[in-house]
Amino acid sequence: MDFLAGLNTSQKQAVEQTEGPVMIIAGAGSGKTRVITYRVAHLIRKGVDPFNVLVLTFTNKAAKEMRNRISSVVGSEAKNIWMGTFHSVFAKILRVEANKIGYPNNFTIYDTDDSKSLIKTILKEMSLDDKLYHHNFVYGRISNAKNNLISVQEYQQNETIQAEDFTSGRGFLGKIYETYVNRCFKAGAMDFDDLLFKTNVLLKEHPDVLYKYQNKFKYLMVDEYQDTNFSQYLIVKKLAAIRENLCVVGDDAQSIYAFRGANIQNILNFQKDYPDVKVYKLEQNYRSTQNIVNVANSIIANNKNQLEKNVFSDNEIGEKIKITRSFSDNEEGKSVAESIIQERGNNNLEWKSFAILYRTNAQSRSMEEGLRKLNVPYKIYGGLSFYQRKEIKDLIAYFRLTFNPSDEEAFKRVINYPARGIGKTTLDRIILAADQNQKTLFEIICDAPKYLENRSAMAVESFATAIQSFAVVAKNSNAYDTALHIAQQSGLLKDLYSDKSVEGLNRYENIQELLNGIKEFSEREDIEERSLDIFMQDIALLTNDDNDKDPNKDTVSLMTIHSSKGLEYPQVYIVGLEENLFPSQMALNSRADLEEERRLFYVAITRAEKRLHLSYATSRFRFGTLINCEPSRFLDEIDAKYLELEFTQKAPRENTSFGDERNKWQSKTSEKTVQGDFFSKPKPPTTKPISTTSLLAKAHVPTPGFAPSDTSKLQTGQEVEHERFGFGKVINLEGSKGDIKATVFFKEIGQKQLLLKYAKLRILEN
DNA sequence: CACAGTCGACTTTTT
DNA sequence: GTCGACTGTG
Repeated sequence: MDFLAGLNTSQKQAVEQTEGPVMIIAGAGSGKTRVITYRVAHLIRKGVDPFNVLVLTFTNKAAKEMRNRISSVVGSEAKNIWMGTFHSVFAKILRVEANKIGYPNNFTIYDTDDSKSLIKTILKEMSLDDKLYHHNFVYGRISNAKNNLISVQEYQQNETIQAEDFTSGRGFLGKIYETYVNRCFKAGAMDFDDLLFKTNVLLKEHPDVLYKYQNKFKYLMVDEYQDTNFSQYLIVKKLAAIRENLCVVGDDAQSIYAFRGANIQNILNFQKDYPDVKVYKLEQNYRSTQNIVNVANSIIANNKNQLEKNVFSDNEIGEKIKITRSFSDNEEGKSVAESIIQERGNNNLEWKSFAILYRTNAQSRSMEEGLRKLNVPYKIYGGLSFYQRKEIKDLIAYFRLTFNPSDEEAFKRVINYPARGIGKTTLDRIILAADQNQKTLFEIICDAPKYLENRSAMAVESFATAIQSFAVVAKNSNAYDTALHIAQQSGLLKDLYSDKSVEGLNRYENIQELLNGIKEFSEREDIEERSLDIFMQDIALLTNDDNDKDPNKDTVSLMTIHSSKGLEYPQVYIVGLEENLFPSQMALNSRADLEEERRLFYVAITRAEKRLHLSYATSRFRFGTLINCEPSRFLDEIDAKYLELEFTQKAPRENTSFGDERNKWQSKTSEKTVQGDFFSKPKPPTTKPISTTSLLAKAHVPTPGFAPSDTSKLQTGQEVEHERFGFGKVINLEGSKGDIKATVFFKEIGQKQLLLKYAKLRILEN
């Protein structure tokens, strides 16, 4: 097994340098995963025990992929390597050591929803203005503090922070932070940031524990090091302190997580921390064509803050990058779907050779629609995870409460679901009593008559008894039996079963799926403990792809650019390249934010192996209304010589440079109102230009008593009225039942395509 | 206390 | 357009 043979010089050096601090600057597509895989394999072949190796990644997907790759080289020993996301690895350690920092071993992990819900509760209790103290803002502030290891005390004593909060009129943030932390502690809960923060506390306050893990993890590797925050940085630094066998791999050009506290300085400063570090640069891109690499380089050159490197490709020059313009988000979906079908036929590719990448999850919708209409099989990655669905969270909340009755968020979630006559007033009283008596919510309801009036006390006590009985069942049964018992006895299963709507059925099926998953778990033979609380442990850390049934299915992949990191596809479509979308409008305020968006674009481009397609629309639905869009500034940053332009409507094309095209065809204004403006799109020269009157046309005033008709039997030629677009005539209908697209010519604004299932149309009687 | 109806926000990105 | 949170009524 001579895996070293296939490596280039710097790859090989990076693999063989197993001792001491190592930094690998790995350009996109430069064989980074290969290097990490071989480096681990090399360590093991040299006789290092896999139990002494720790490999940290950022996403579950990356961890899974890495483990598979390593298994294929070193075999079953790969199981014994400590490998996972920062959060999952340290959650595992905290489960063992929790008592040392005052937490129960079976602590709950609060997900973002839980944290925000707790913040909302606290804000309400403190009667603070929920506009000024918006829960998202407060959450961000607390998260940021924790990621920078600023404790409550430090937060409250730090003059700069305090000044900042007072100037912005948010002087209570320190108090909120304090209350939030206390409440989490009381609930036996850690949020995502705590998993890292508390690990730091543990390692700091318990030198014996630190020493133990320093000796356990004799070799450490960190993937995507450019995405570490201070909290993660310090954990790694401490664990590696004795031997300094620390290898970090990263690419500053691909740092895209600053928004959640990642500090790009961690990679830029690595050489200062470890003066005798060996640095290896992997600059040859093996993934993409020269055109793709060149475009990526020309984009990233616009960023100021970066490490010097020269990524190049020796592959074929490849085809030019194609830019497509569409007139709406739906048309963009259609044109991408058509293009995929064509490219697949021309190049004899499988569906899974294609990926569609977008900036925001919301964009998946128009893509899906386009693909579905043309029967292109696809799979969406990310988005709402299975475990984040309401019904799943409800049932899991029962499980959580069973094993950890102190869990405040789980308590609030299910105390009156299914409805058992315990309303807001009662809940408020319970929370108040808990606060005044230094008790948990659950302790209050166990002793209900003392704090509540008779009727509520009874309801509440029988709830408490039920939960306690669940705990007894859990002790004596396997995971599946316990779960089923709880689902039935809580009334949740019955409640869902009685809902016969489509969504209700769906929810019921989801619960069944969860129960099936638990059943599989309780029948596994490769683990010792198969009780429900073990199953529950890391559930908050799981994401969608952990639920992936059939990963090798031949489908087109749809995902955000963030989740595409580390993946590669022969053909990649990057869609929605418009100002305010990509770059996001949230990122236009500072150079640092804009540079992060640009790195994000860089990541997206470098996912492509053979062919890259870029696309934008001149209008799209956002916030329920149609808005006009300008092409992204990033498109202007690409040298026109790498580009090939394609616009969906036939138009004169005397100019080839993109900039010219843009000026010519794109209205520079981006008005919020769309009336009449939707069709300020380029028209073939034969059509007369839109008149000024139509551009200035007032919004249509609907006929008094406007009510949408049943459009299921709509025919071509019928006259209709739309609430905003006015009167028009149906000139075409296409698509299958339940998903029909109508082309309507509106008197005032011209031709427009509408999906009947969404559009509200009144059919005019003749 | 439950329910229906109204109003506002929502779209960054992930653990 | 859609979802959740909030409000007022039964």
